[in-house]
Amino acid sequence: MEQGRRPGIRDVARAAGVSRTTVSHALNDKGRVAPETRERILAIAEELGYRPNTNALHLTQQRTGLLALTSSPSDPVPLGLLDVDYFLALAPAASEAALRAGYALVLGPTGQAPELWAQLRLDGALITDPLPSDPFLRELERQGTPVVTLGRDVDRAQETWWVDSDLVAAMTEVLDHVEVAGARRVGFVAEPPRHSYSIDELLAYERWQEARGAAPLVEEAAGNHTEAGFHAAQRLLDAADRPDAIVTTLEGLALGVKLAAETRGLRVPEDLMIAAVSDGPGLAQAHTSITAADLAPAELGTAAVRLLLERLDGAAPTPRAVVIPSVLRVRASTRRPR
Amino acid sequence: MEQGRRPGIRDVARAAGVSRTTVSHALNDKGRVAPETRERILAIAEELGYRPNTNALHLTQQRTGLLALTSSPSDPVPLGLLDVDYFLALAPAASEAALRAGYALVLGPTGQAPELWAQLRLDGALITDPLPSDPFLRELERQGTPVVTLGRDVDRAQETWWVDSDLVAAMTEVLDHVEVAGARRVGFVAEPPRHSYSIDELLAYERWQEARGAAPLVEEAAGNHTEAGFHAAQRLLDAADRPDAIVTTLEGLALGVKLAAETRGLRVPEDLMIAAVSDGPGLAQAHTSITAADLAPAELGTAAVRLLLERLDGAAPTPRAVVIPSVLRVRASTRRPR
DNA sequence: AGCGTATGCCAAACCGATTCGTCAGTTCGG
DNA sequence: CCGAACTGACGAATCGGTTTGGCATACGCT
Repeated sequence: MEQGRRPGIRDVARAAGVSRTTVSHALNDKGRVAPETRERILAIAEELGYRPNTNALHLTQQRTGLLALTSSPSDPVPLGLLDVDYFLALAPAASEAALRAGYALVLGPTGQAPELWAQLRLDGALITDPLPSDPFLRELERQGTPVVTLGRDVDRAQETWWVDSDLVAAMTEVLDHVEVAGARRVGFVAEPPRHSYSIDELLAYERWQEARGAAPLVEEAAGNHTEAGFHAAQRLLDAADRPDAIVTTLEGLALGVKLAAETRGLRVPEDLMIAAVSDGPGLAQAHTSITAADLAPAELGTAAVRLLLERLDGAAPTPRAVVIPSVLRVRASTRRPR
Repeated sequence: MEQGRRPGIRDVARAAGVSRTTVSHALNDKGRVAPETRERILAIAEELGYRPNTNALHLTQQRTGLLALTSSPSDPVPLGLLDVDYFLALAPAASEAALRAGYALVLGPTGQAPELWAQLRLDGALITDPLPSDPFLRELERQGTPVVTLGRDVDRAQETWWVDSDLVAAMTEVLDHVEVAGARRVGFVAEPPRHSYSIDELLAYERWQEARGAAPLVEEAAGNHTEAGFHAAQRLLDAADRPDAIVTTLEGLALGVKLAAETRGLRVPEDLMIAAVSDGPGLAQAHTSITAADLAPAELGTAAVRLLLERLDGAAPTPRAVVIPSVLRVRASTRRPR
């Protein structure tokens, strides 16, 4: 079957009895080609399994066909803050969207070797969780590499292209849900507010408490490891006036909170309700499944690639923001029997 | 400063007063060029900041310059079994090694869209944790894409190119260490033996116990979530004849074991020693730091890329295996005060 | 009929590198 | 002193596409 070499445009031209030029025009809807000729060429190309050589394509188009996906090397905790499952949903979706558009999504190297970035002439970059006024973003843009961020550079939200969840809305929805479910006193296991998402969530929580005349009840968990959530939750639960519900951000933290409740002999949800903002498979599968806002990471990844491609096309010449809605997944951890 | 266009080989040729051919020969040490001419050309190229255009390069060399890094889509639990921090150390190192050799490491899309793989004409692929007789590997090789696996396809270890840790040795070293440290009865929180690493580790544990005339004491934890490790450890600790040491595999599982010990009111290491085979930052930073075998994931990633490049060069025409040594990191969890 | 214009297709140039074959000049051996 | 062999450099072809400019032919209009 295999003809050794894969068919090129000249093979299609030969089979159709026309010139390479005409084949190119037909395939790209560019020049003037008679409709029936076009049809014939398309049919033959399809039959031969013709796929344009990407190198040759990129050579003429002065592109590389490469998009990078990476966290900011300016971040001292590279990629570490990301929820695993969140990233593992986002990255393949982004990769798939890029491939469909003829681009390849490359994994960014670590920040230690910035000169390698230059060697790879990227057409564009996707940066997750930028820091405020992130210098890396500025440098990329200065070099002419268009950037789209996942999460905002909070200092420059008006001047940059970004995709994000509405985390204030998501957090508020979680809090409202917990309140309706019967919670009286809601604690928050928070991350250090370094990225836009943690800033938004903390803000939403503080506002929500303030609206109820309640003081914020926050314990900070450094890192996303379950252990950090475990200990932060323990501190909340050991306090004199312990909460009857704890909300938190990442999947790992929520699992830590749940283990802390078990350790203290608290029943979930009877004695303590638990809810998270970022859903993940671990929450649905947990022994007692945990309510969470599903941020739709796959959609975020796809949307980010799409926005980046629009920048490359020139279809989005000025800063633009895309907000992906989240969906509350109500599970056992907040379903209190009456 | 920026001249608009970056310098091409003709710019170098013009500046040096020679032909493009000579420049090419000088830069690649190919044809016959007088030493002083070569020096002059190299100097000028350096000064101009010349970097060959990768598209043009790949076009002539009939390559794409793309290597994929992905887990096997045949695996029903894609990438999920990987330890996060393990992957986050491995991937950037692999990416860096690829970039240094002029290749880009692309993120594989999910298994749902296999036709996209074909569109991307890979020069080679890195597959983590293949399943036994993995059909995806076979398919890739059939299509002419050289593959190197991280971890072995246990059924075809003789016929494939792979990079792996010596997990039998690592596990045995951990067990020996725990015994010397004073453990009398060692339990094992294991993963389902689906991949080569979990198979090796289980085998090593069983052998070690057998050599001591002891029955294996194994609890299986599904998935790498801390929660699974927590519950598996609880089962071990609730048994009539509870172990005074627990070894396990991944970082997440070890943290779960530790939380289980805390919950049961057991002191680490006095009442229970804990050790893992795959080290990670969470173990070093844990409240009570945990002993573990550091598998050097960055070295694994680098070695895998190197082996793949050797296959591409033709320098490794027949199946070859590379074993990366591990290092035991002794920490508080096994340092029992006398 | 004559002229201008639109249509359908193609030849050639181009993108930026490598590589093959050639050529002029030098060195060496007989 | 002459031819062979070697040296250093170059022109042109090549990779696989796109794009520009041009050339026939057909058509419409006066």
